[in-house]
Amino acid sequence: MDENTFTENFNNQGWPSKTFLCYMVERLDGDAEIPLDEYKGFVRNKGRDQPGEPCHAELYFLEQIRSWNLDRNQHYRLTCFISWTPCYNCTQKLTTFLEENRHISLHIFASRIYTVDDSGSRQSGLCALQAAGARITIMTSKDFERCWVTFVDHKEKPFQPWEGLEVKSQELCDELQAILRDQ
DNA sequence: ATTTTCAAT
Ligand SMILES: [Zn+2]
Repeated sequence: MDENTFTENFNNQGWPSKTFLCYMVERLDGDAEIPLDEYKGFVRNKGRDQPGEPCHAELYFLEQIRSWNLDRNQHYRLTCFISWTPCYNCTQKLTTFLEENRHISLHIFASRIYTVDDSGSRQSGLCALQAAGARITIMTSKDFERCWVTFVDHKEKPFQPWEGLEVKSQELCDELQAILRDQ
């Protein structure tokens, strides 16, 4: 991913009308975490401005995971950094996937909270996803840096936090905690 | 073009 794509989409004070999702996979073996770099990558949604049916980033992500056919006798952790939290429909798809694939754990780090769905269904969607075993958290400075280092063509430049990153992250974190605690 | 959330208006 190039530097501008990262900055435009992951800045937690922005309002981009598109979504990027970066993913990485580790195999868990006892206490060991073995990175599987061949499964590292990122996807973005297909918007209304592009030909064909629109499709959210999460659904492309699920398509990728399914194509890997990860060994059911092993245990894997999927980590993803996503610029907007999943909508209700996507949380349902992810929840079903986790229920059907107990050998896979999912940890979602989100830059911003997507609040287009009506609040009732959004809450139940994220809560159900959490209940299915997913960890859902708001990206902190450390998470933005990890995403930068792992996915951005940073040309050896260190991650530069933007003004207000921490404050915004804390606000969103409180908001997400309230959503996940409610039900 | 504006407002601004995987657009909608
Ligand atoms: Zn969605």
